[in-house]
Amino acid sequence: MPRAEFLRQQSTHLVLADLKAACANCNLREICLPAGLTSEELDQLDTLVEARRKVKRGEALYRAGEKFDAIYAVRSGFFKSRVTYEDGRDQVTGFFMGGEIIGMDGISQGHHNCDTVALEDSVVCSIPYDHLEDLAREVTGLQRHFHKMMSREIVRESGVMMLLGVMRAEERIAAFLLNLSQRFAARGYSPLEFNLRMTREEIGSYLGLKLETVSRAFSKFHADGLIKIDQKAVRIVDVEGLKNVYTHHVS
Amino acid sequence: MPRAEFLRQQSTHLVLADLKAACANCNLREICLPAGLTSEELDQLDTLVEARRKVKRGEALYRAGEKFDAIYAVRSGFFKSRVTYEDGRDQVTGFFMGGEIIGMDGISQGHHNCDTVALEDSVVCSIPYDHLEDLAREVTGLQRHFHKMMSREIVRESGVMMLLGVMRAEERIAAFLLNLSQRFAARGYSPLEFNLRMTREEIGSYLGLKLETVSRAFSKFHADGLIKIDQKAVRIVDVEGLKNVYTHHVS
DNA sequence: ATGACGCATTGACATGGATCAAATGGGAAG
DNA sequence: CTTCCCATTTGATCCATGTCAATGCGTCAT
Repeated sequence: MPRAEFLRQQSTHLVLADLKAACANCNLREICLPAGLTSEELDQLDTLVEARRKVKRGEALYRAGEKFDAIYAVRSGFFKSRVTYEDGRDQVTGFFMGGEIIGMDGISQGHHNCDTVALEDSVVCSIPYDHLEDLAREVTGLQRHFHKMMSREIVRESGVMMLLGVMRAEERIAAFLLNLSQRFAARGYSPLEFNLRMTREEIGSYLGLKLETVSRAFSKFHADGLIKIDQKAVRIVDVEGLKNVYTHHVS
Repeated sequence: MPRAEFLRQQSTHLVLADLKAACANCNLREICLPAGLTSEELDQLDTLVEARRKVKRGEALYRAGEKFDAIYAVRSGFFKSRVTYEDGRDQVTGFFMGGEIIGMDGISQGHHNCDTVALEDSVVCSIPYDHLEDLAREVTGLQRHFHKMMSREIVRESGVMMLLGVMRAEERIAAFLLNLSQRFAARGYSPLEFNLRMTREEIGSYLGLKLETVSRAFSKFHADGLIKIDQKAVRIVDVEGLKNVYTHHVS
């Protein structure tokens, strides 16, 4: 069980008494919106981030159709985004963890076009979009980094298209696990041992698979000695073996 | 056969003697980067668009790994973007026509991470990215619209994820045809009659299907009286019927 | 503790789309 | 015009994953 991770999350919860954000002191500043800013620029950014907002497990940060007026930086916790189709079918389009920016899909039409829901009790920093635009015109570093964040989301999604379009079930799941692993590592958590925050069904929806297929793949990886998995607790045993699942593709 | 469309394309080719772009006179200004700018702002934008560049059919506008320094607006012609994976598998991630912006994926890492190839002889306007950033800081309308273009690309891709993740083969293809139809309509071409610029294999790659499956779906739609299709020439006969293919989904 | 409910696992079977194969047709190059 | 090659169509078969079903496990409320 990832003890260090657990403790770290607790600590971010504890400082919540102060609801005013302070990017300069945030332990996520290296991967979040402030990345690469000078300390003066950081102070200006702090004027921008209006407030933190708690979102309880299962609650929506926003829903499709709601007016867009802010983007959000995940301060702690875990989210999923989900697009629902006219006929009721839906798909998870992304999972988001600390330091990641949510809501940029709303810029194009002025309203959100997906639901974003907390998978555990979470906290986000609200960044009013019109203020962000104003400040980006003054703070070059902020402008540049914001553009990178949007571009990164474009690249992320084209990676998912790759998953969905060309990979087979086990490849998708191996890639998914290694992607989570990397993102945990970038945040100082163990890349080899972590808890899944989402259900098999949500993983399946994200990867275009049924929950049974996800479950079977986990069981197979376990049997093959690539991972250990018990409910939501994952331990990656053989990173290279997991990579080989999708890089040494035979057709 | 779409005669008006053909003539229009010819005319954009003919004015090419003047390689200097002029957004203010461009017939795509309503859907391209200049959309919503005042005429003064438009003049400033013209200082930005450095040159047009011809790309012959089959040539790459840029390739994955190349240094990113400009985004491109499609002036005429048709492009596909393609991501190639380590093991050689690849996927078409998008098709682009007049007025659409290409290359924003490069912002995040400073290099392109897909190939973009012309599917017919094409012309693009080059927009050096550092100049764009500078100008976006001065021209609010440009900043706002550029952000919208990036956001639109994010939304577009999450739509494709939906296609790939939840729709079955025939649904994907119906949605694909209607998407093309809309985009032609927005450019003043006939929404009901157009030529496909890409092969069955490219369509399949984009939709996560094999070319035989694409061909069979076209044949079926033809037999069902939804479309007429002869090689690349498509005529949509029953728009509603085509919509019903994916909205009236039965589990 | 007990029950109930949501999540996960596993098995048996069904099927949509992939794969393999062959024939046809159209467009580009000479 | 002819030739060749590539794109497309269509048929036959296979298989990865979906579907349906039964069971087990963990957690929460009573």
